[in-house]
Amino acid sequence: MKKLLDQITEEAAKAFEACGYAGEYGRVTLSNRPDLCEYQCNGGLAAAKVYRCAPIQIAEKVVEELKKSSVFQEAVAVNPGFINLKLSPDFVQAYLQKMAEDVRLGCDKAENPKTIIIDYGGPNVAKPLHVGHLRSAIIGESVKRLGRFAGHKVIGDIHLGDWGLQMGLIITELKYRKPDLVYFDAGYTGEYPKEAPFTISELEEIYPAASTRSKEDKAYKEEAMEATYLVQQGHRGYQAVLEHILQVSVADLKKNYANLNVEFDLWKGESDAQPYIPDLTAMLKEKGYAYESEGALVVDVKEETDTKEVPPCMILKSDGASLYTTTDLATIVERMKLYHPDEIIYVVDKRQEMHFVQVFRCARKTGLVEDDTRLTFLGFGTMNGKDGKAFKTREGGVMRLEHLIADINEEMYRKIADNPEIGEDEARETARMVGLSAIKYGDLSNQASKDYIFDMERFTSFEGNTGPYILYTIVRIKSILHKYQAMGLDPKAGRIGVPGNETQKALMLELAAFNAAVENAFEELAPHKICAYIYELANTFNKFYHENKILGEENQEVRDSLIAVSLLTMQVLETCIDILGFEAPKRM
RNA sequence: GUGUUCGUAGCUCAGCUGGAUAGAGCAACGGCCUUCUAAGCCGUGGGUCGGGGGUUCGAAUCCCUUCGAGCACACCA
Repeated sequence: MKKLLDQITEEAAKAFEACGYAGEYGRVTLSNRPDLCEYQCNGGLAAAKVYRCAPIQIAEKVVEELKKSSVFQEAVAVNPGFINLKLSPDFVQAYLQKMAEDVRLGCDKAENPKTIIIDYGGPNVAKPLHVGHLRSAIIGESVKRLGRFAGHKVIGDIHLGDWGLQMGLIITELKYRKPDLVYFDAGYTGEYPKEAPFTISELEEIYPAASTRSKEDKAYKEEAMEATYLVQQGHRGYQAVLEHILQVSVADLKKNYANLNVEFDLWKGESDAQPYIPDLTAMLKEKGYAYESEGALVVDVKEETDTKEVPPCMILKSDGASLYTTTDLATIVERMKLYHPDEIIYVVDKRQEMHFVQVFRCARKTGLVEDDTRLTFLGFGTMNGKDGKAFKTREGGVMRLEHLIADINEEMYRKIADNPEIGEDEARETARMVGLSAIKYGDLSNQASKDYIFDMERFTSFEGNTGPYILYTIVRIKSILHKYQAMGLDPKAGRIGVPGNETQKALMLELAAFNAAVENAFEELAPHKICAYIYELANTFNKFYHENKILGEENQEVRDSLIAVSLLTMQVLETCIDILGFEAPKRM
């Protein structure tokens, strides 16, 4: 369905052309003076220079043409050359009715669906999830859903951190603690047990212990490096331990991500890319891309337009071991081979930008990706505490994600339990939903690339531009629709009528902007634009709600129209929060 | 040091492909519940858009410069 602004712009372009001006000047935008008009066109000002003519004269000529169109109720030329527009109620009604009848609420599906891989989450299998993992999960999930809603084939890949020294550390520590395990028996040739020799709690404790010890104990660290090397070489027993770590950790991660409404299609990790490394390095050497520098194998990725020095991309360390960059390149090789993506989006901490610049350039230069495959870095800022520094617990430690979620849920529960109509179980479930909306909306309403302040008090206070406010608005609508149904009527039966007053028209115009908002948010990979849109929509609805008695409306046709508009508002809001990755309860 | 991002109300943030009087929320103050959920609505106060210069009919937005903050700069991930 054509976007409202495009449709109006088309009308304006026709008018400009009819007056002998280029149609491109007909671009119409939302009014920034709502007291004067609904939409505005500034083309007269821009055209004045080219046609050597006073802007107001152009505007006046064009307005004469616009007045002939049935789209507008009002078109006025204003000094110095603005064109102020108001839409005709009939046009608005027709647009909204068409939108309401469309299962996709006016949003077209992508004509040429692309295959897009989103790399997000990126948890470390050795460590519990902490707040640092929150942003990648929340933003990545939303971008994934946005892409899917736009009609693309989007594959979410968690890209586990399951490789490198951390694995060696765990193996070493385990060997110290339980030396009798068969995994450490070099002579053992039988099958290894299916059950892991540790629980998730033990695992969570083993890694920090090993990490601390390795910093103090040199011999210990060397042992861990040796173990790392051996796993990479395919040591049977160590490989089996690695499997166990993955198995225990992934089960726990799945539970935690499920609590966040975050779902991955692929649970691949850095280890999955390892088999591609030998061929990759061989190719880079053979084709002459890679050369030796200070003992390491590197590929130059400098470009003439660089404003600063971009260091070469390191493929192998001087000791011959692979590293972060190698794994990421090999992952690209694997993804190209298995999925042929048109685009890969990395939702990663923005501090890693330089690394990805190197990886992307190297991949492109050496032909690992096709020319039309896009590699996108979606870097996000840090989640800070109220003091503006990295978010910490009161004691100064790293806050575990589970605890953060539990704290918020508890706070929500206290508020919801105030409502005597809601029982214990429903209150718990509602608290979970509202709490999740608070966390996610709090994050997503900020621009991803910027740092933001996670203020527990503000997020749980439920006022203003928050997730709970959005949910509250949805719940309000649900309540009305529920009562309407209780009257034996079907909310889906009514037709949307012509707006009867300003608040009705304002709500309808806001609804009509839905498809443009979603499209724009996807183009810019910017979930915060969805937040901004639904916040406006919720505000507009609440004004409408206050000014119009919906169920009490005596004229049946008008009442059914108000119900139809409310229903549409609810559908749009629910579609949007689904894209953001949370949902609304029945009541709250 | 080099590069990069950012600096908008007391606080947290929008707005930035140049357009009319720079917007929200929180906090402060004042109204609105016998009537569809007051987690709401209406209103008041609060700004040298870090400073300076430039381009333009017109700049928070583009360019230059300066101050301040964060971040990154090949053998970690």
